[in-house]
Amino acid sequence: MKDLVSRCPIEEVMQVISGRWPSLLIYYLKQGTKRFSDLRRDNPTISHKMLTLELRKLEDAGIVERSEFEGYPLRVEYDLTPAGLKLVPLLDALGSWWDATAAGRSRGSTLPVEVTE
Amino acid sequence: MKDLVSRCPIEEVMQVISGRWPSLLIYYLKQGTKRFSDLRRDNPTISHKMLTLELRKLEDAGIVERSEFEGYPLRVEYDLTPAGLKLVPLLDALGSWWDATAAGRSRGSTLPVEVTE
DNA sequence: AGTAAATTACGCACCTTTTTGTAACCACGA
DNA sequence: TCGTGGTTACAAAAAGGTGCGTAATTTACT
Repeated sequence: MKDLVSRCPIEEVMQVISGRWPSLLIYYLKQGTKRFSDLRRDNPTISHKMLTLELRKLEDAGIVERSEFEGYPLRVEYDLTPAGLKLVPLLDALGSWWDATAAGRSRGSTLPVEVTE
Repeated sequence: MKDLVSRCPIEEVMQVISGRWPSLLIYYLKQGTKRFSDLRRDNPTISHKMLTLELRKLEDAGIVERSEFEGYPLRVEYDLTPAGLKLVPLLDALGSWWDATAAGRSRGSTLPVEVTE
């Protein structure tokens, strides 16, 4: 994903939050400060390479803050920035929208979805 | 992107609206009914393969409605569904968020970013 | 009148590009 | 030697592009 210069802010956000990991990482970081290894434990199927890449991307986007502490085994902490925190409800809104529109979709899911409308 | 069964609605939405095209297609469809070739004109850099794949995905997600008309050269129309329309303001909100947090980011943009720290 | 070509919205096969995974390596100190 | 938080190189997988084929009918040319 080369940094194609897009005229549209929506395109730009999507470049950052698109994909499998960003929303998950934001979700876990919302719970509070996390270390690199915490995030790997939270999400065991991400490779360490992906985790570093995605964290870097979120950091560049101003969503995540990285704090490095000197020491024995290097310690690095990750947090959501204030901007990142503001993003959370927007993602939640998407999730709610998805649930709300679930009726229209064809899913073999076992969960009976009750819709009044 | 195999249909990994995710427990989280946000993950599921992201699977649908992630990537370069969905937000753009939604943007253009918001302007009203569009035909396949209209969408290609709106967005000249998408290939016909991608356009069909993405439209299919949005259709499956209940965001886009496809209407096929019998005839000479086959005619197909695409529209946002009511659910799709409800998605629009959520994407707009993401765009606004991006613009609002623009100050924190490091861009080679010509706009002078003033940082106090 | 007869033939050729264009049109629309794709599907399919092949090939290239991009993304992601894997494994090895780094420094440091317990 | 292990654990920390990485980087790098190489390999595998996934995504995406290109071009051809298709239907049925109109239009264009001769």
